[in-house]
Amino acid sequence: MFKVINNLEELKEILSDYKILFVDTETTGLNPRKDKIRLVQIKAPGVESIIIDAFQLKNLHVLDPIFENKTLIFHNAKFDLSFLVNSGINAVLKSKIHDTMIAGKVFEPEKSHSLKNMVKDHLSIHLDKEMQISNWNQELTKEQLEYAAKDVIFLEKLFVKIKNKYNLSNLLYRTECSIIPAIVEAEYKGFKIDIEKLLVNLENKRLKAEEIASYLKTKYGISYSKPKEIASALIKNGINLPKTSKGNYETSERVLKNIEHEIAKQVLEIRKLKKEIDILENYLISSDKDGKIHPTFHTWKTVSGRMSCENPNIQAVPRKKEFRELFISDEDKVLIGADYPQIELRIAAVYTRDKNMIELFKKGIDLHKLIVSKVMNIPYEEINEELRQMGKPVNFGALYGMSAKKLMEYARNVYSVNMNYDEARVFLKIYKETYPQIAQWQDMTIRKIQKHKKIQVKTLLGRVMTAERYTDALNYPIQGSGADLIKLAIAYFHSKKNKLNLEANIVNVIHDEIIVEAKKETSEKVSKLLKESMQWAAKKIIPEIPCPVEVKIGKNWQEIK
DNA sequence: TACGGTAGCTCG
DNA sequence: GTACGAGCTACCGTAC
Repeated sequence: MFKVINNLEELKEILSDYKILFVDTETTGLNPRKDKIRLVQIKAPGVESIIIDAFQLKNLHVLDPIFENKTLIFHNAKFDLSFLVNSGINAVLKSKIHDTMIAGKVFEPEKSHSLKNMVKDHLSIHLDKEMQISNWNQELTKEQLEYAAKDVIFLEKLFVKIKNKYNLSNLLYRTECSIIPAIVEAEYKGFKIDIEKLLVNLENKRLKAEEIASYLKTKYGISYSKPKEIASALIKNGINLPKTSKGNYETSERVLKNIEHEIAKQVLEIRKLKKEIDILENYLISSDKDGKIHPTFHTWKTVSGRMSCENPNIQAVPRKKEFRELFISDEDKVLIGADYPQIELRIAAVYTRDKNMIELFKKGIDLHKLIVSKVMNIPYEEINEELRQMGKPVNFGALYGMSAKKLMEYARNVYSVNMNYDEARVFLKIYKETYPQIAQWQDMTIRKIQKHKKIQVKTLLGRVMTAERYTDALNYPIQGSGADLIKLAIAYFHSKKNKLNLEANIVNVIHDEIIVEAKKETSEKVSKLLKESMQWAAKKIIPEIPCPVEVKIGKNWQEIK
């Protein structure tokens, strides 16, 4: 059933004739930066599987040649690729990837996508996974080796089945597979942090927080972190507080915001500072010996198909200078940032085939400015950047089904525009008249969901998801098509830069923005390629309208925002 | 004291 | 009749 081989020459000899390899790994844990590979199982089509005991090799880097110029097939490729790359096997970053788990997610989104369940569904075979959690650190038993061999044997069988059943040249499937090496590379290489500056910013904030804390302590005898003390101090000063369901006085942000008293203001200020200190401390703790942050990106975790990021989440770095300037390029390198302006509106225009919106985009009209000028009744030309920023949520709100009531509250809170309920309704009416096909799409969706309770919606690349709420049914396909778009761009960029042998890698992806780190000498080339990638992707997804891409080069994230 | 849910903040 | 997707933390109530 299998052979254990640890001799490199022998491995090369056996595998050199094959272009396709099925690959699996057994590891001592789940963290590719901490845990180790124990076994690498490789199976070429139609032959006996091979097991390599990684503990018998000094350096796994020697395995690099075996993987060069191959198509690699995995189940959950990101996991195995991360381990392989962290073990020094860099060739896999250039490999063409297939992933049976991704195939499951793309072609059978409603089903379970574990290897065990997919093998059961497609091959009617029960795969025993008990060994998965056995100890892979000690001397291995026969059972463990057999288990390891089985996984890669059934991986091949599963892949053959899937290949016969589905079209694996499907663009969505190909894209999802192709971005995996790019994302593994982003995690592996990391995003450099200016630790010195971080420490200075942190110290400043700590001093400020300390100052406020001792002020509150000496003047009012209260501790900022104790809601009970804050409440009684406020009451002593003649301020009424609402009560929580349990009967305690409420000192939440919502309540304190509306209180005109020093205590409330200082407590809010110190809470904000504490939060910012927390974020900075988090970056510090997360940063590695190399001064870099290595977050975890997920490419398929969200309903809409968007990527997400954790430990830490560098998709939600505050826009303030004191945070963005901390994310820097390595020595002799630069950061290149590129983004799609107003992407979700462009997608909505194409998705709903709204003639007016498409026309406006063709003419280069800024829809955020336009909407603000309509809400506030100010000429389009007089809308400055600050006013324009306020237009974003209104455009998105109206697009995704915001009610007149919400719009009214929104206009009051954010614009200080007093709009009564009827005026808000009129505004939404104007919106619908301006964009009739958007309105039609919204009406059709609400009818469908009322009739069927839940409906399936589809992105422009054919990603399918189920919505039970009207608002989800409007949002998912647009947000999801945006995900399709950026993923296409990532895939194109990664493969092209490998072909051109450009030393550059993605360091962050923020939904409509890609940040790349590149050698100074090649920065012009790389930024051109990045722009080309994103425009190529836009041409595929929304060919009907122009889709500009804004590219900037700088030493830190602040400079390229 | 530990855990789970929620509100509120960050980003898009 | 409903504006959406994430991650992270402080806070609050509950269980032990």
